[in-house]
Amino acid sequence: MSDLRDLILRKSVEIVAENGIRGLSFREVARRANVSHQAPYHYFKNDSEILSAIAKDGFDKLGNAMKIAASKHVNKPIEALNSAGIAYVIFALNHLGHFRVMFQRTLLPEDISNSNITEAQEAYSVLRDLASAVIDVGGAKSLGLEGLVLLCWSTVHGMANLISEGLCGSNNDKKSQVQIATQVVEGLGTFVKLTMKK
Amino acid sequence: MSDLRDLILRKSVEIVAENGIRGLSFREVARRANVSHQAPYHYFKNDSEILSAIAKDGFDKLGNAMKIAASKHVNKPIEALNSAGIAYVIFALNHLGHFRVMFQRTLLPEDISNSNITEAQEAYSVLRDLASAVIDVGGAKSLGLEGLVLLCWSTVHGMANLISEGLCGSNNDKKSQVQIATQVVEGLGTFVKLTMKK
DNA sequence: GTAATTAAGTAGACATTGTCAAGTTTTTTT
DNA sequence: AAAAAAACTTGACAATGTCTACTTAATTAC
Repeated sequence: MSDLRDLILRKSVEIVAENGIRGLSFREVARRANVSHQAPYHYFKNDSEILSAIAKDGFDKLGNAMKIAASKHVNKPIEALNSAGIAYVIFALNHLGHFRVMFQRTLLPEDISNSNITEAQEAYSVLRDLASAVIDVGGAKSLGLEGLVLLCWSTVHGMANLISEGLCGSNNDKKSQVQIATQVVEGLGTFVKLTMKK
Repeated sequence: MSDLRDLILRKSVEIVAENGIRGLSFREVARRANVSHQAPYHYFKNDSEILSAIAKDGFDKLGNAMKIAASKHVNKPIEALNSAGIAYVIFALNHLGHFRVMFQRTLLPEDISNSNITEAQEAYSVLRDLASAVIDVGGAKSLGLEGLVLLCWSTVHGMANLISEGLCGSNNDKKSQVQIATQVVEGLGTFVKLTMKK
């Protein structure tokens, strides 16, 4: 809607990507947006409302990215799931500011951490539906749907964290980061395929 | 060493576990430790030195926990790796304050984020050695050592994050959290075993 | 088309924070 | 017992989050 509201969100995300969550300050955001230190209050009640707006936006972007990635593999549930997983990691690398905010309970107001944020549930649904399709073709039955969802989510979420924070492997070079993530995701997909061989 | 230094670290961890990283304030720590607002400066140059001390301590605890867990399964590489993975998740649940600090590049000074912190490398070695043993008995060869390490690390790290932040499944009840984590880890172990069947 | 109302923003103030400089008390060393 | 160092306290300052009050621009009503 509003221009300034958007600008404030963008600048906030920028700061978080640069300096982490602790580096975010209301006044610095205002400064970068070239407005008075009080202007943001017209759009956000306090700083945690900025953070939850960022989270919402992030889940929206993430859900869409996964959906688009998966849609390129119709009738190939495992490939679709793989592709969504890789999109998850790429999302974190390209939107570090969002990603750092989205999964921290204490940053967000009750209603969002209780998953009452529709964008988060939407993104979760994308993942669950993809996993469900894999189960349907006979993959990873022993884990059950809940188990498979958690396994896949954890794997890509963990990689997204570790890689985006530069804690594993080749720092800096985004191309090689995506490459190793792809390798791992496809490796996991291969494992799932093994469970289908009779 | 010092009593107060330890107390400050404990109180800091306590605050982070309660209110997240953004809730941590130097002065609140001093208040909880019943000392003046400047006392902490005698042991820590600034707040990010507190954070890196917490991280060091955390990696130390984590490495030990994994080592102990794995040591209960001699000559069973997959079981040992599983056990270490479950210990990883349990560590996060029991030491949320540490865990929230350990993996955020921007919180820590250069030298620690560049992995020059020996405790972190030590913990990493534990994991890598366990994965290496699995490769040695013929598991997950297609992934390679680097791939298997990243897969295992990511999975348990992701689960630790998601579960400890209450973002998936059964909140609150620690017993059921550990149970689902165990199920997923063992499921992954089963997949690895499949790669060994000829 | 002008008056009234609301939206969008600024300015100033206050308690709280991180951190610097300087003082005091306690402990250790000699 | 004197000197030195360690362990802490007090006070100050700029920066932050947020409250209240003001101004200006845009909408709406008549």
